[in-house]
Amino acid sequence: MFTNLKEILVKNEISPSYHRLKIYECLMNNRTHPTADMIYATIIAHIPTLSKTTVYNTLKIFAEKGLVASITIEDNEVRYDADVYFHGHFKCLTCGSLYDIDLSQLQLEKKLGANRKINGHLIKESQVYVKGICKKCQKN
Amino acid sequence: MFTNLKEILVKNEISPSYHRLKIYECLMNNRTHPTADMIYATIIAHIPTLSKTTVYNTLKIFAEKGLVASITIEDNEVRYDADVYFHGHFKCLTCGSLYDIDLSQLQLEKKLGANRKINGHLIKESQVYVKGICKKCQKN
DNA sequence: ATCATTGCAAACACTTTGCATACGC
DNA sequence: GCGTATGCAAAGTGTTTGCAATGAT
Repeated sequence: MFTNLKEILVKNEISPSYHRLKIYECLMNNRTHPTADMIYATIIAHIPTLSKTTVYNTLKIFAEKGLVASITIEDNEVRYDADVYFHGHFKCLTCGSLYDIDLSQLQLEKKLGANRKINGHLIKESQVYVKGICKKCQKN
Repeated sequence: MFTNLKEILVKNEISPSYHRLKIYECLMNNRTHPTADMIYATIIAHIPTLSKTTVYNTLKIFAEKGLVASITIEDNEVRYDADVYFHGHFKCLTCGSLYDIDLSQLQLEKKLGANRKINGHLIKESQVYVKGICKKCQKN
């Protein structure tokens, strides 16, 4: 499959600098939902002058433009996903890996309790949240 | 409604010190899903010697014992909920308030897209995650 | 007297910011 | 040459840790 990453950036109103392309490419090739730091570690081998600041800033721009989704599961790290279609995530408490999960497999009305399984992964805890503008703030 | 908070702590294997009782009481009376800092700010008026460290440590103990749920939505704050029954949360991007939402109202199979509403709150983005032990780690 | 709880200050880790430099059109 | 992208170092922030002091039984 060939997609012109440069074009995607341009379509999203992001000027396609070399660094930005590399960061986006890294996210597209590496579907492990990496943190800014992981992306930095991957690319630094190819671009030794790369700064962590650039990675942070670039990911922020990508997320603002809707090019990537930022995923908050732990309070001390943000992970990034090039797949912006709505889906769930499973994080392993042992190895820290982050897997995609298909939400149609979840029956959220029932208590999504501990010790059930999904895709073979053992569930310990779950969380659903929505962000937006609350009733009160819409009026103001 | 009268519940003996002290007994609840003891049942959860937490020795019921004065500070711990106050912190738990604060969470029970104040269903706004406060952060450690908010709890600290509330209680410091009654216990001027209270330390933030104690609040952090106590909440950590509560969460470990399953007495309260810790909620991670933003990467820079953990919020606490005395209601450990599984439910969703809505966070207002404008005022920062955190509301409970009934998950049966969410139709997660469909794209939980922007500009829908739930309980009158306008949805901008959503997230579902599960934590546990992944397939690979179960084998090891 | 002993053991658990508390609290201060310092350490931590991820992220953001200010500002100077370098790059590209 | 001008405007944007980059990068360094420092600041910021919520949280954790080390360790001494305090408190309870």
